[in-house]
Amino acid sequence: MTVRIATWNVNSVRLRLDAIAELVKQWNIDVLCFQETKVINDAFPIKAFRRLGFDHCALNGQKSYNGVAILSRRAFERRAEPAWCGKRDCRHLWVTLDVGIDVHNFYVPAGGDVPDPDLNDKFAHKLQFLEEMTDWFGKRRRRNPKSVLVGDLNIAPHENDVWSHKQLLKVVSHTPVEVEALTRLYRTRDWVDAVRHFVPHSEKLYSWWSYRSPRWQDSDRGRRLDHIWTTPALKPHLSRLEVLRDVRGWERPSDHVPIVVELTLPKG
DNA sequence: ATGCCGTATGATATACGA
Repeated sequence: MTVRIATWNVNSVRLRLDAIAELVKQWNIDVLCFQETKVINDAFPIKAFRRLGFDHCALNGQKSYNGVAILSRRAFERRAEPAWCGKRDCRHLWVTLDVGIDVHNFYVPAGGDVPDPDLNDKFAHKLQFLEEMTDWFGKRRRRNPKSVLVGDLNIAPHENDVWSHKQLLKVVSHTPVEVEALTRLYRTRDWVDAVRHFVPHSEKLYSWWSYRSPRWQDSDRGRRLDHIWTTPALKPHLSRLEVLRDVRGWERPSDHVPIVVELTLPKG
């Protein structure tokens, strides 16, 4: 039995419905995890997803900014997410699938422009968010050994996760202080970077290209901000992974592309 | 180091993304 999970920062779910339908059609997705839905729950286009076969949905949206959603063909139980950093800014959803796997969907704060928490509240928020995640997962090490963490973590941790390691060392998303914070989170459950499990660290790999470069394919100045991590118990079940770079070239694209992971699980 | 753009909103400018 296989389960295909996709993560995608859609940058407005309502504008991206056609692209989402195409993604689902091409890749036969079972579980969709979106970030930056930018819509309140009451206005979420649930019917469009029912037509695509997604009968189960969990929503955590607000007006204009942020917002996450999980749409699934499989049944799940929604779990209560904490109020990260004392805010209700719609950056996390957490469900347990009928196959017994916990799925966490995160939208980590982008962090603004200046990589100094004393000068920039947004950067301070980003670091605090990561620290709270680290504490939270650290305290729940033994909760469910079969867990998946996906989302736009807004950090490209490795040298070949950005187009120029040297030129981005002081740019928010690739600064050492952020990378260290993400590394501490990574160690809480000995997470497995499912993307790098399939694509070696020697190979440049991105999931985001700025809207500001019209010739994004030629300059190829991307960053790998979107991630899929699994607990070690799921590592033997990782059967396929795709970073769907082509989607960046679709009509009216998001600046992020979807990442799809397939897990092949034993019967029963 | 910066600017190129795209999205949403009590909008015709502003906040935000990264």
